[in-house]
Amino acid sequence: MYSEFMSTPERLIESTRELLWERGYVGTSPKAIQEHAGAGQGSMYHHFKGKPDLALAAIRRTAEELRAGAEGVLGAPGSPYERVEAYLRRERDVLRGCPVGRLTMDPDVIASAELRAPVDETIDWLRERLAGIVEEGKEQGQFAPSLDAEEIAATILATVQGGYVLARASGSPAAFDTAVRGLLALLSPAGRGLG
Amino acid sequence: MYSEFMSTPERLIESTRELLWERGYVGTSPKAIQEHAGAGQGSMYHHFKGKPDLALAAIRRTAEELRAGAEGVLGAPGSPYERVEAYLRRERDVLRGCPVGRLTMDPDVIASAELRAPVDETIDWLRERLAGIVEEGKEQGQFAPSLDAEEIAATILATVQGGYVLARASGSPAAFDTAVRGLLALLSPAGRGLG
DNA sequence: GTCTATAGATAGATAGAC
DNA sequence: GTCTATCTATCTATAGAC
Repeated sequence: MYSEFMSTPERLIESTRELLWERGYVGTSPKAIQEHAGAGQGSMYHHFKGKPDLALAAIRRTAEELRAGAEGVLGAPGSPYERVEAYLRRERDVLRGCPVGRLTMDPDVIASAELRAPVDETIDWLRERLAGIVEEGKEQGQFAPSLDAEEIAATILATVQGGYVLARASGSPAAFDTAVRGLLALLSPAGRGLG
Repeated sequence: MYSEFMSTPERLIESTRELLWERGYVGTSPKAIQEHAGAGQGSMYHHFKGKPDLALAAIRRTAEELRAGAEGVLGAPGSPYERVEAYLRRERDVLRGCPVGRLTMDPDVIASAELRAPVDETIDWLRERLAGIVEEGKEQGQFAPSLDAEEIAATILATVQGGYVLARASGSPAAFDTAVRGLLALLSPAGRGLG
């Protein structure tokens, strides 16, 4: 499943990441992780204290990766609107959902301060990053001055997270794109007669 | 836990509804349902074929209830914008998440055509209901004619579903309200210089 | 309709040999 | 570091007595 040069702890973390994404924390068993990683029972408990410990390592890495990917789009050259648009239209594995956002529906993740922390921090970082861009857009006259940057940032993020829900409900990525187009129309300078 | 006049099947369904909301399908065991309902093992399997059968009954009822509640707000008197606003600002148990939407993150629900159907239908109904209202608003000049009603409806629904994600990530309902306020500002006739 | 008994499988982890 | 053995509890369900 993984390169033979990948260490056992690495394979365990990567396997956990994939299973958490697909089945969530509650739906992911140590046994499933071991089989997916091609590692034995004893091997997993040698490198990690248990399921929560391994999940924490996996969640932290997934959070970091998501953040880096988002920064790659949000930090690229372009006007504020263009960068928000690039983020919204970014290619996504829509039907798999958000690997970080989906964890908020996991009761055991939410119940654990340690497991929830990286989720909270990632969402929060994204919100602030987006708010800064919207603020920039307001200063440049690309977004209406009456808009609250923090609010719009939350709306953008919520549309993405909710878009995954609509897509998974219908079994098609189209619903995600539809929601994104609606938001872009509302945000569009052209839509406000300024384009 | 429930009225002594509630039948055993009723108590089982209600218990399943609550546990599905709180822990999802994967995280809800027959045993937990039985204990919550105050019913025995044999009793549950007498009235229902098994966990999927009981879950289907519970999901169907939750879906119906959500739809009725939404219609109560969306079908009330008022302008299209007012009705959308009432829906968005509606009192919600934000930190518990959407009892229907959260099921889309449940791998076993999505994997089952039967269990997914009521989820899909509910989300779809809501989208069309909202689209009709937005269309009405366009005709009345309350929403810009350039907007696509289906898209805006999807954006509204996605903001709500994503709002739950933001709220649960941060552990506070405030994030939900922030996202909603952002969307209302974008939708607002006043924000477009028409108010 | 409800209860107890039973059952194979999995969950999550520990112990100790190698 | 990895492997096998072992363990307690839970999962999901069936069988059959009452």
